[in-house]
Amino acid sequence: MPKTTLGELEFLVLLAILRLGDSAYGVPIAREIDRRIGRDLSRATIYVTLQRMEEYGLVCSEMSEPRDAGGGRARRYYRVLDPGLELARRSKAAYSTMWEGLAALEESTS
Amino acid sequence: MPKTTLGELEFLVLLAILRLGDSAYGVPIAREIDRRIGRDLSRATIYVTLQRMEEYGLVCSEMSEPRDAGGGRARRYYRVLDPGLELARRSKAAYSTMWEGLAALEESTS
DNA sequence: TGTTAACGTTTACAATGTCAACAATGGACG
DNA sequence: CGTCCATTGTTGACATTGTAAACGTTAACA
Repeated sequence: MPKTTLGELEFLVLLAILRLGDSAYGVPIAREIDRRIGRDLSRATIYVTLQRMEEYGLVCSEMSEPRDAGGGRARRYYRVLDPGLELARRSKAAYSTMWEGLAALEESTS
Repeated sequence: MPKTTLGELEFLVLLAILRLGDSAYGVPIAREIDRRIGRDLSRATIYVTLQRMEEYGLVCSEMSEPRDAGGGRARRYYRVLDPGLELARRSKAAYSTMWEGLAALEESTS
């Protein structure tokens, strides 16, 4: 049975990959999520989520050539596949539809 | 440690309660989610989620007087509390921020 | 050669999502 | 009355997703 919904974190990670385009690998994905919405997740969290999404066919990955300026391990770059994109669209539509017109969410008290 | 994020379903249920206002109990909550976004969840799913959210202090509930037109068991009505509202606002802001400006999500291929 | 920096992977567990099956309550109706 | 039906809530159990500590890999550079 194929996936029909995205978990909360899955959605965020997918969006981060889309934002990053060509430079989407673990570290920048985590950084993007932290920068944008202040959610500081461990690398492991990101990687495990990426691995699962790859199993589901939502994204695919490719190792970079081991040689990167400054040394360090090879990077695993991710791209969003069509099923992933479709699910992301549906999630966005679902949330938008559910909060559409809800005045209670407009302002913040904090 | 208080909750800082909402799960995907928790968020949807919270939004449904806000939409329903005074008439927010299990059955209409499930119906609202199904009507709006085509997600058909069992009553049990909704109730368990509501119970957990009540434990976290995100919502509160009150049983209706047992007498309702047409018989049946008493209803448990829900309201969203301040912490729940605050979290809902944050979730909305987080998703919006993450998908803001992403052209890939504008149109659907299906 | 061993330290350090930048990555990825494994393992394990906590939190959330999900439903089948069951229980409660009262109306209809013979 | 007792049985069936409609409406709602609850329990118990399990699948999926969220999360990080600890560990492995690679290469520059002291």
